[in-house]
Amino acid sequence: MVEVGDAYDPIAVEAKWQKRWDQEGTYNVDPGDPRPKSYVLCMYPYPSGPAHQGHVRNYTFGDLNVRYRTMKGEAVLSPFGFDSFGLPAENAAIKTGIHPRTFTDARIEELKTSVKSLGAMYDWRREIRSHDPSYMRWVQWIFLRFYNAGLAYRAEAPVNWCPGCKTVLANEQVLADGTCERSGDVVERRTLKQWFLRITAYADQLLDALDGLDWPERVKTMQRNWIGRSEGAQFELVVQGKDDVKLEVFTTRPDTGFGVTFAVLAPEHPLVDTLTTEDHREEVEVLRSEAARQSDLDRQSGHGDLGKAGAFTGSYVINPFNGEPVPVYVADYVLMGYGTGAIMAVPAEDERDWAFAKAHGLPIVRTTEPPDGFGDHPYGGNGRKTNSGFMNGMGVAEAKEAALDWLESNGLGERKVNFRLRDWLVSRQRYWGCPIPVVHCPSCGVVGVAEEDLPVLAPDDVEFLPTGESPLASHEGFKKVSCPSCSGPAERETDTLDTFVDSSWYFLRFCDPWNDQAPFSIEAAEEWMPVDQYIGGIEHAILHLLYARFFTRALSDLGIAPGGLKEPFARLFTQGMIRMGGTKMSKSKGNLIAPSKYLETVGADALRLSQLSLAPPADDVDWTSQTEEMIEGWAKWTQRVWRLATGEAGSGVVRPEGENDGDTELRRATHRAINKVTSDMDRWSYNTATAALRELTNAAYIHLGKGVGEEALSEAVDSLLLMLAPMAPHLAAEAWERRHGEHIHTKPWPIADPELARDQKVTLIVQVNGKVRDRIEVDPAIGHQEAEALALASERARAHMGDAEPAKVVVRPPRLVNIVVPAG
RNA sequence: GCCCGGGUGGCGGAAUGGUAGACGCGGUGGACUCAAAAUCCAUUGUCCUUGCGGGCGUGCGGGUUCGAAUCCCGCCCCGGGCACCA
Repeated sequence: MVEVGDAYDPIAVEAKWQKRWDQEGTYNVDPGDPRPKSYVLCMYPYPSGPAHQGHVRNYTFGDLNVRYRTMKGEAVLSPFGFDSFGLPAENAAIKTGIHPRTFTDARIEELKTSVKSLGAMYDWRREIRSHDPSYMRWVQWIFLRFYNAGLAYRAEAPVNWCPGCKTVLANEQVLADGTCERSGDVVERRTLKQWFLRITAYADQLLDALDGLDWPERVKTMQRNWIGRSEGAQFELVVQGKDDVKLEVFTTRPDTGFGVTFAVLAPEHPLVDTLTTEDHREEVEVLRSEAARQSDLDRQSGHGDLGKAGAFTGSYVINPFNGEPVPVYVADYVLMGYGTGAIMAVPAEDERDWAFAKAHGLPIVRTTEPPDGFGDHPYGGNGRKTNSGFMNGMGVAEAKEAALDWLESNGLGERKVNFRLRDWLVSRQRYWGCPIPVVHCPSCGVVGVAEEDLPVLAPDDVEFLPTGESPLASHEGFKKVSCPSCSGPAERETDTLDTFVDSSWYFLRFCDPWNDQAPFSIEAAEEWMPVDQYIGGIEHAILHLLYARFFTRALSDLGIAPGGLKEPFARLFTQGMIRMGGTKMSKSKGNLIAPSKYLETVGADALRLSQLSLAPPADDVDWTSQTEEMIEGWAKWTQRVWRLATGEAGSGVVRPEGENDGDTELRRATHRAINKVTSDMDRWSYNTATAALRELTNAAYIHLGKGVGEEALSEAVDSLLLMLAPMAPHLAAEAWERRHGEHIHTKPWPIADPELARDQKVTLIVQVNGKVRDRIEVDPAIGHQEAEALALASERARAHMGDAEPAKVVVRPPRLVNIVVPAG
């Protein structure tokens, strides 16, 4: 009978196995492993202290994949590291005076401890910390290679300055409403000399290669929109009376050329001064200073207003299509940063131009015939060309081609592809980041630090003050240096790199983290890359995932990574967020439910099972009081499994000679569960996989109550434990050890016997006019005629047929017969 | 405005053309117990009916089909992304 006191003790058992896995290096992998290789990776975290529920969810999915693949016979690379540069550590330093390194190392230890107590297994020998000099050295080395290859450059540019973070931001870090994604402050525009990485050189490749990636469609769409490719024509407009001045414009609608009734310059356009005549100078100046004063946010808030701000320059350009002069305006709805910063305006076929034309009383000429009764609106759709000279009568697509050919053959312009994507601004005026390894020499200009002098490390003796300048800029010892080229006095660059640079190649370093000759060897990268399964949050859909793709391509092209390696992540899974009360659960929202609360009571396995069962992995989860009750439920279930596994579940075991019907039923339940769980694991349907394990447990208990043979019961329990091993690894390991004295995690994943999984009988549904009227137990091999005869003989079905003869009988053996009788 | 998701019991969710609501949380009833906890069993969409049984039911309105949560058309609502990108 049940021994009181032998209840499953998750706390003791989990500690025991975590220690053992660690010591035995169960999940360490080395070069030359003969097993098929795979690489499973969770996005390395910023260390902000103990793990939160989002981490738990992430690492539960990751660990499940690692352990499942291991049981399937693969050598799985499963590394862990820390994205350990970043603003919070430096802000803490400004507030408390604690050095960012001290602060960060403490946070890393906290996170590492809680990750370990989750029972997630990693090859800790490969751990990476971005702020470790051995990692920084290669970040800087790669930066210099990029610089030498022209992929990193310095330029003066209007940049996004966040007054809260006291640094510039990449375009990707500015939200649609013009605020900083990190601090929420309204971003200002400043003009500074900054470092950029030439991601636009890869715009085409980054876009095209998306098609071949096994990624969520949603993420691919977001990247496509972000890259924003558009095809069209670029051509020159001659300024009337000033033959030497030409205005370049870009359009995706060259077919509308005859409908151009004005042209517009961005306020920052270099030709504004030249084109503005004296009598219009004042209004143009007013508009320009307004635009300059406004933040992006203000400028965008005018979007949609009918009154579009704009001023006439007094100049005219010639429309090359029809030779007519059209007025040139300056308006803030045209952006300097896209295309040429100037447009040909076609009000009839463009909403924005329409609004501007209406506001300023400019003519509107349709070049595409809208559908009948379309009304007084701009029409951007397809239709017959009209008022368009050589294009008249054509459709839009045909006319576009004709217009492009015409522009090119007359030497007026050319086909051109434009991207919305801009180069990646990587300079940050901060201390706690990787220093940009260059020196500014008054005679040699920008000179890269010599390879043997890497890494450039920031000094520790700096003052952390909220000045808006990197503490490095005021550290004379760091700043003053002799030029690596001419040995003359020079100044070190004091900006540091965006932390997204660190995270753009860490997955490559994981393949070969001990290498001190190169960031990683080609062989190691060839052995493990690409990552077979990458797992992380949707919030990185654009930033990190796009930068990492760019880095992989660039490193491959520079011969640093394998030539054939173009994409870092073959398969991506983006998990849902954990929300509470409608908002994302996070430290800044102050609504954290610390996982430690559960790890210290019900244990990691119950918490992991809850995360798996709560919702489909890709869905957002609302944390409610019910969630807590579900965790309790899983804790009870682990006890239920434990009793089953240790033979304490009941006294109903009988040992009859041979196999009886109950045994057959339980065996069928077992093999069906194996099929179900295996396919659910493969399609990331973990919530239904846990349900199938519950069902199998219930079946075992029911048969135990009725009396069941030892063999059938053992098969059920052993299969259950094997399938549980990737989900609740500690419970599975302990129970398996008790039963077999072996290590469960080196056992193979169970395979179902199709014969045993097969149904002995199935329920034949008898419908009359599509409504279920009877259920009959039949042999799965039942034939068409037999099924039909059985259904037509059904009393219950006949009762609903009246006197009518069946008009039709749909027979789908062995599951369904539908008898159709005429209405009435 | 445009582009993606999604809408199913009290709740989380299951079912991708064939028994709607698997599995769980919560509820109700029972067994065990001096009692409680734990455990085990049963029950739980809704309405009508003592019961047998029947009607209704997957956001709303149509359609296709022998048969629709599932496919098609039109709406409504919720979530996310993009948004003056020429």
